[in-house]
Parts: sequence; structure tokens; C-alpha cells
Amino acid sequence: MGRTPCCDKKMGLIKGPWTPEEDEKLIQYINKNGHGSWRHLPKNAGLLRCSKSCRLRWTNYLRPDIKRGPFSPEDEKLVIQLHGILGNRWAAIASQLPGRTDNEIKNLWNTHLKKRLICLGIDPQTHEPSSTVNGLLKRLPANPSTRHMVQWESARLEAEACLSKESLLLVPSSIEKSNSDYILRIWNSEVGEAFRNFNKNQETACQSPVSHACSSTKCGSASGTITERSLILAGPLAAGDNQTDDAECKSSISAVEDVPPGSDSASSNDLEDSSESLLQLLLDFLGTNDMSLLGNTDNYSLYSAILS
DNA sequence: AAACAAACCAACCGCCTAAGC
DNA sequence: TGCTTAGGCGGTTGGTTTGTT
Repeated sequence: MGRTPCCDKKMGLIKGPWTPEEDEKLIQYINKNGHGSWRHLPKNAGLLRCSKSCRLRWTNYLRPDIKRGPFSPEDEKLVIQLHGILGNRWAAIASQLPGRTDNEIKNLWNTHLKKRLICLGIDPQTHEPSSTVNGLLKRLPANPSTRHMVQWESARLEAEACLSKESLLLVPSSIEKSNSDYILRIWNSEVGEAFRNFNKNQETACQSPVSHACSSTKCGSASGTITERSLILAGPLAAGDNQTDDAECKSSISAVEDVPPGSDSASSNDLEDSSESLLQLLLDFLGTNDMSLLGNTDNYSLYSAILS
């Protein structure tokens, strides 16, 4: 069936770039009256524009709280991290970067960040390692990456749950139910199973089954997992961005290739690593009631470990 | 200086969802 | 309950700018 176009059948509507005069009309009208119903705004404001066009122009360009200018390395890093969790949900990502619009972030991703990930041999959609970089076969992680992929998928589910939960928080009676639903969801996932297995293993191998002190941290041993690659990617970004994309790619790739040969031995500890992160993920989730989880990456043990 | 290519980004298009009737 | 519609979102396009030969 499809939705009826809001206004494209109307004759005489202007399309294409906005003129300063149109911008001024829109700004003055909204400042005076608020946008109210977007459908009636063009007529009331004296604009020969479709309502969608007006809304888009306002939200993506004219809004006073829009932050113009280049993205900082921190912002770029955050976008990469959030994309790894949320996927192409630009609006959700934008909500974590005040003053930035979904369109802006989408453009940033499509023109810069995606290419950098590809250069690093990372599939920008799945954030999984791909098999080649610049035609060269790259070392692929074995089981560890699989675990991390599962972990990341779980994190994505969690983030989506958080997004849903945010709206449910307004309905007190649903909070308890939704909390348990999310936890149950994670618990029943493969990650939850890994977590339970981890506990079993730790009971025999360690005195304190769910103690952080019990797990060794191997953040420095980049075995090619996506979280670690994200760090590698973030390096040149944080170091100041005067390099060209190509130069960034080369330096980043060399960083990947410079991983000491013995680093893959980390695989013996991968279950610990993965499960430790999972544990923290669950603990963080239990203790988190709003989107600050996504806003502050330090809450993610994954990131805090990586970024340390 | 001109031609071409690549990069950038504003804007459009169409689908989805939720609210209202 | 089902239909209509406004608003919102993500994908894509195409015009403009910048860089390279």
C-alpha cells in the first residue's frame, strides 16, 4: 500500500538547496511559534517547501544547538564504538553526541570511518575482521574472535534493550518486568552460556569464581579481535588528524601487523577474557538505569580495558 | 590554466511506526 | 479493529568543493 507522500504532489513547491531568505523565514517562524505541526508550518511560515524539507532543514542545519565543524578524535572514536554496538542506527548514535545530527554522523561514517575500518581489514557493517587488507591475507583470529563477536552481538542486544527501556522507565510498573526480561535475554544467550561455563571453569581453576582479580587482563595482546582492532583504529585518530586517510590506513595497518608473534597465545585465556567482559557487562547492566551506559564508554569494561 | 577525479555533505526519497479517529 | 496520516529514520543521490595530473 505505502504511505501517501506528504506533499510531493503539490505544485509549486521548491526543491533543492535552501536560500538564506528561506532559512531566515524558517528560523523566525520557529523562534516565534515553535514548529508545532510540521505539516502546517510551511504555509504558516510562508515557505514553498514540503513539511519534511522544513523539518529536515531545521533539525539538520538551523537548530541553534547544532555543533558545526569537524569531529574531534574523541567523537570519531565514540562513533566507531557506538556503531559497533548499535549498527547503522544513526539517530541513536547521534543522541550520544550532543549537537551532532544523525545525518552528519551518517556522512562521517560513510566518507571517513567506514574506509578506515576497511583499510584495517574490518568489515564496517559487522565489525568483524575480514580476510584481506589491501589484497594481503591478514591473520585472522580463531575462536577468540568468535567469542568476541558473540559478545558484541550481546552488547548490541543490550544496547537495544536499553533504548527500549528508556521509554519504559516512564511506566513504573513495567520497570521490574523489563529489567528481568533483559537480563534473562542476555542470560539465555550464548554469552550467558559462556558466562555460566566460565563460572564452572573458574570454580575448579580458581578460588574465587567471579572475581575480577582472578582473571588476567590481556588488553595489550592484540590478537585481531574487533575490540582490540577498534583500539588500533582509535590510535591514529586520537593522535591528531593531519594524516591523510591513506597514511592513517598504512600506519594503522602496520600497527596491526606489528603484533608480536606470541600474542596469539592469548587464546588460552580467551574464555577468561571474554567472560570477564561479559561479567562486567552483566554487572554494569544491573547497575545501569539509563543511557549513560552508552554515553560513558568507561562503563564498558571492554572499552576501559582497551583504552587503558 | 584546464580537465578530470575524488571527497564531501545537504537534501531527497521511501519505508516504518505510532497516534488519532 | 482497521485505516489514515504525521513524524521519524536510514539509504541514496547529486551538486559543490577540493585535490591531482
